[in-house]
Amino acid sequence: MIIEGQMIEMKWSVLGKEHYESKGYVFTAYKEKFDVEAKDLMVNSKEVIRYTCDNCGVEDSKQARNLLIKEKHYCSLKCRNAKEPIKQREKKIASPYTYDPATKRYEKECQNCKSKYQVPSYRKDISNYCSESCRRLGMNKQVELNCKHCDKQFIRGLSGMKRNKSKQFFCSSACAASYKTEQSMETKECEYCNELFKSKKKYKQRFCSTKCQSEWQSIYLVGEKANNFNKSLPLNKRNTKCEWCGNSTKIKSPTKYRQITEQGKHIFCSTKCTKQWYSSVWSQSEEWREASRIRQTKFLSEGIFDHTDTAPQKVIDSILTEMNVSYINEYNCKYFAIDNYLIDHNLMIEVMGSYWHCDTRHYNDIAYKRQLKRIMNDRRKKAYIKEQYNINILYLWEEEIMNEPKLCKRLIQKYIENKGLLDNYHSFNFILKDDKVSLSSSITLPYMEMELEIVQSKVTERVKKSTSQKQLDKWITFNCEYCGKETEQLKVRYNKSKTHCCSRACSYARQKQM
DNA sequence: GTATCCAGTCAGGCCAATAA
DNA sequence: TTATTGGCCTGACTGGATAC
Repeated sequence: MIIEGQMIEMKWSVLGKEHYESKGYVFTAYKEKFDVEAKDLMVNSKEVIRYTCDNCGVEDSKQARNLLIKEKHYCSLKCRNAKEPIKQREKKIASPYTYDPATKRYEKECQNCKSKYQVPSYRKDISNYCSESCRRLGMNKQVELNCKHCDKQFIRGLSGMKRNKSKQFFCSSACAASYKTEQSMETKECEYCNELFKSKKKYKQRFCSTKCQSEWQSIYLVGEKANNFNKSLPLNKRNTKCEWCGNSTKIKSPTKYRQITEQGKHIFCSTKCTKQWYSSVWSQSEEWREASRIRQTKFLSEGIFDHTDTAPQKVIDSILTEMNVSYINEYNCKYFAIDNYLIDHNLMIEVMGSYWHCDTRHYNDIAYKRQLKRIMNDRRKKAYIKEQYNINILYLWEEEIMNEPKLCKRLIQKYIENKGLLDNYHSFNFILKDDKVSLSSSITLPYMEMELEIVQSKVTERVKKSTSQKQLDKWITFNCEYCGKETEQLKVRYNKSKTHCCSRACSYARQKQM
């Protein structure tokens, strides 16, 4: 008897899904584990389950496939026979034989060596071999057969041959599988191109290829006949007109219909009409311009645009051209590039975009990684140029360039006239009065000229986190034992020291206190 | 008791189908 | 490509039944 309550852990698979669902198990997902009661396993399962002998009661285990097909289970043949005496077995039908009156014996043909031999009457029905050696040979691998699939001759053990229910023999498992596959296939005629093709008998395949199927479908399964035609939107509601050319067109789905009627979306008969309407009507509207501005800002912040040929840069280029000053764009200084190098005067101008260089007037903190990167680069560039070329760069900011190009022009003039010497080098610190530039009363300091500590304090936590290379798991946070300030320290160093303070001063003070 | 036969048992191994 | 499961074939082996 199979021991009740045994739960076997199985995984959902295609092969067993139907079986287990029929037993009441709820399918979750393929490969997901679930518990199956031993008695519910598939009859061919190789899972090992426990049982008790129906004769002696001894507990043992066997593969499910050897237990599930029987009602009674025994630990040995002895136990089985004790409980169920073996019935008289059917006599095996022997091969044809003839009676020899001279010897009063029957003549038979040995199933192994094919030689003739004689047996007494009581053995005429059951004897198959002329000798024990022939019986052994005949019983074991001595039967020549032809493979059902490849027709190759092969040897098969007789016991195995006799137990073969299908009576189809194969030289190998591969041949058996190939034969099975071939038998499951049939030749069909494609309903579209009439070509013959092979398909499994159980499949309802009607076409030789997906190409034929789609072509057939494009002819016979369109409109209301289409497989995915949604009847909730009748044909009369689908018929409409193109908003650009006025030609009749059809709405393909209820979703599209809702977009047009409820969300005010536009409908066109072709891509050509869509493009014409877009360029002539939509792109000229104020609504589009507003959306476009938002989009451009977004692209700039995401770094999608190349910003070397920007509008402010073009303005400065045109001013320099107008002033008849020869210059080089993107002048190469080995490690850095300068926006405008004034050839005849050996001076340099940088065009500063509000976003990229983080104009302090617009950005109270440094909220983007690329802004911080640019600020640090500006600092290095300024120092490098001063050291290597002894030039003070003139920084013209986007706001002045776009709103006060005249101020920029006068500032450039002053920069050239003074041979690169100014009281300040940032355009936002100058005002234009009576067509003359003068230093503003209030001086603004750009991030690139602030103390590093101040710059760091302006960086948002998000940017700090993304730029930090610190391996957080190697650090520990603690409160200073003297002043109580929250401090971070490498775990290695923390574990080495007896006292934990935020600074040397605190550490010294604490030691003194003790 | 011996010789012979054979049904039944058990487990190894290959393959197909399928999901991930 | 790999892992898993079920389906199927197979050989080796066991031990009861039977005739002599």
